[in-house]
Amino acid sequence: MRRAVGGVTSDEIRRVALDMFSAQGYDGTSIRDIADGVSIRGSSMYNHFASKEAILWDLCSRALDRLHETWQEAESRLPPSATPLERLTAFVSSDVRYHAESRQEAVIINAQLGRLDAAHRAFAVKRRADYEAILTDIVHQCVGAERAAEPSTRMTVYAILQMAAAVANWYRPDGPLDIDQICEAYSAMALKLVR
Amino acid sequence: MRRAVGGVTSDEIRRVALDMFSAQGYDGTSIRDIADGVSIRGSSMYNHFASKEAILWDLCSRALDRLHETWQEAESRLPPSATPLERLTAFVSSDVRYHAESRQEAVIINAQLGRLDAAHRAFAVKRRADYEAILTDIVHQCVGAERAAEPSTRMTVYAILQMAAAVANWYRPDGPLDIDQICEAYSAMALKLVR
DNA sequence: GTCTATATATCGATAGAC
DNA sequence: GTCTATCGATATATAGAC
Repeated sequence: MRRAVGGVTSDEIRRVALDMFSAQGYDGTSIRDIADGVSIRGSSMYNHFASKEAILWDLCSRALDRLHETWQEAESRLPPSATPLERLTAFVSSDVRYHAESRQEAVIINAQLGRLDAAHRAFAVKRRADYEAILTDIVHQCVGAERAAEPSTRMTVYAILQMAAAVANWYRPDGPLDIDQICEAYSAMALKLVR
Repeated sequence: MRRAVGGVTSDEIRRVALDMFSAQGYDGTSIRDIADGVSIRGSSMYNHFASKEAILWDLCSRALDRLHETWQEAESRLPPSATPLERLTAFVSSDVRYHAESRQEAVIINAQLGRLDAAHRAFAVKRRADYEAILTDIVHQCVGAERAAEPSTRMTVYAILQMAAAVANWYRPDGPLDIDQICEAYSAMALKLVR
């Protein structure tokens, strides 16, 4: 980790906090743990972030931004003529790619949103609901208006999101499966689920 | 909550610890929090459990037992002539039922195993792997020897387990969906995934 | 921006009276 | 089995010197 002359950078702190929050959880990580990781004292952390919760919010906020951006970029590469099934494939590929490439971020937004303060948590939950709504819309287009109203369709949306989110829990960059292969497998599974 | 004459029971403590660990996490719950929940002082907790970790281990151990038992009972109701697809349906129904009916237990074994000490954690991870192996075997029978070796088959097993485990995160007993309906929907999805 | 020192609170756990 | 009292460690956060 490079260090700017004159002191630790906020990005270095983000990097270490990401490692520790994703591995040990927010409650299992202390300000001093993070400070040790960037070789400063705990009190010096407050020159970079106002509180421990502010660090978590910084990470969660950026992670949710990146999750949305990942889909927006994938969507922008789709032709306007893309069918609902093609859109579903693109969405699931994008979602799985995010959860594999940014697995530590993903672990945090999967499991640590509950440690945010009330206002931040409400914001994050809303932002995640917006993301869920994108897939819900796509799935509704895939199954048609009649089946869209069925309870099982909502469960299908949950199932797709959750099986893809869990990729962050088992994927390892040095593992036997590469990301393209995983995206393809999960997209194929999602297609089966909407038929 | 009833109280035996002479003092709090270990079952009352288990009940409160289950509520709190599942809602706030292990690190987010103190011994005193649990003690408050059963109206005794923190120090009196040590007449019931040797340590905070012992409470978590008690809950995890029992939860994993119940998860296995739920499947064993379901399996015992299957006729010997049951086909692989019937076995898959029964397994997913059993798994989803456990995650809905015992959602607090399930939340803990989904998210808090990492807070166990090393020996207990190893035991729990092994026990969960054994459970996963049961489904792996069933899925292999469903797809045949050739496809059983493909990486996508392993991902299918992960996907089924994870979409079902996540039921514990959203199911509410007073919600609009009843458990039988959910079991049926998830079984149907699992069948689609192995085709 | 980092440091030492400290405030204040809480943590898991123990000792010993009743 | 529960209590009061307490230990020793650690938590987040602040004050002020450099």
